[in-house]
Amino acid sequence: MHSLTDQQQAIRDFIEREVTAGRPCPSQREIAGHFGFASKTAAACHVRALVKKGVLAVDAGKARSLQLVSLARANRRAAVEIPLFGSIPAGFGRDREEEADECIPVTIDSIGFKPTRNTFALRVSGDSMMGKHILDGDIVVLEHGPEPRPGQVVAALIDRKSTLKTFVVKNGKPFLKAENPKYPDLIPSDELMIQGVVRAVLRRLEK
Amino acid sequence: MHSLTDQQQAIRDFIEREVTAGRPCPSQREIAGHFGFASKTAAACHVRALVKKGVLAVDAGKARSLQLVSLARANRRAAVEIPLFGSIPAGFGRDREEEADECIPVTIDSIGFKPTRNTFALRVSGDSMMGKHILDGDIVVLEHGPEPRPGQVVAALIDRKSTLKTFVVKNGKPFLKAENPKYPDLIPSDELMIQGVVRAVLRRLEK
DNA sequence: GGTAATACTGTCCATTTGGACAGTATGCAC
DNA sequence: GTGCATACTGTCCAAATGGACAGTATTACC
Repeated sequence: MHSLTDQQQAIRDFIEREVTAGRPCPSQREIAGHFGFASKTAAACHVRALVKKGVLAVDAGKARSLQLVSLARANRRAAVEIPLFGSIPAGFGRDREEEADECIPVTIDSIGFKPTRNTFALRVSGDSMMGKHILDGDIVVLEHGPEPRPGQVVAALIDRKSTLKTFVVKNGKPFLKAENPKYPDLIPSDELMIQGVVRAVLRRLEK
Repeated sequence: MHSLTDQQQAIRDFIEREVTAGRPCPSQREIAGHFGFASKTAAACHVRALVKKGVLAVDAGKARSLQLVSLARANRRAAVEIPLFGSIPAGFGRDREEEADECIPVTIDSIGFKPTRNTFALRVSGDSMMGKHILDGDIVVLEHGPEPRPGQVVAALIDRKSTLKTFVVKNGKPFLKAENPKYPDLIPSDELMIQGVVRAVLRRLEK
């Protein structure tokens, strides 16, 4: 693979900036204008070189049809928005997303699985799960629906507030083990509504 | 906000499919062609309605300049690929990305800051940082360059292997505090190459 | 010295494209 | 009935656009 010249790299970067910013793909004349070329042929020539080197694709004859090859790959790993709740609401209707405080975009690769409609995120407050190395301020990504397996961390609804608990089985019976001293240590799991199973943890550290 | 008609929704979806697939934004005539309209004015009319309803933006006069408003928001949160190393190499040259084991796409929101060229990820092995609630298998996102502040977790190069340590200041002198019993507790920080400061933690839990 | 790639200027042209306008038909609210 | 949004067909046009071609200069490589 040939490497790009500085000028070619600059033009590639310009196209990437425009496209990733959500603006329409620049035309040859717009590229020339941005770089101060008097002739648009200069831009066309560079575009041709970028196509030849495989970093750019063009639909011949189509206006604004430049497609960055590396970006096309990134698109396949597109971010999916999942709703982030401060606390989980009781119902799980279709209006779920609108009830969310906000949405966080995650990529499939970063959480290790493809989010579904039953995927949501929860902002952790308090040190209730420090024993499981989940800290105050962390964001946990959960999946609603699947039966938890022993040892997994789940979100349960207590007093209209969701709390993280560890799912355990004792004497063949399922319990929720509270890691928070404010709640009893073991709660029969069928007395509580389990909202979801924790599938990923996201921690942002201070700058 | 007016809701979209079925036809308008279909046209919006078509534009979204094309754009997210990495293909150039469809022209009015291409939209008409896809839906079997004999006249491209039909497409233009729908586009105008979508703009009026606020779901679509157009740069007047520019070819293929349709921009989905919801997508523009997602684009600002676009995924950025950051290199993920099993172990950090000694140098930080331009070939950094090629030396990486793989890349993980992350979104700005999910790690809380915009990744730069000095951002990289590291797969944690061992329980050396369990005291800091960073576990075996976690992925830490680091930034190379900035001076660490006391209490922050840094990656340091020891025996050509990078290890996570806590940056502390004792008696006015900077030290790296090892949370791993295999290494001495305090190491003068200037004896080691600090590769980066941990800025985010990513944990994928088993299914 | 010759060849090729890069890096432009400048011009001409066919095609693509968006915009405007005229017209038809349907359904819905008032 | 009137007005309005929707949902089209069909036509004309000016501007935007990509493509091809002619030409110049520089640099690197053989």
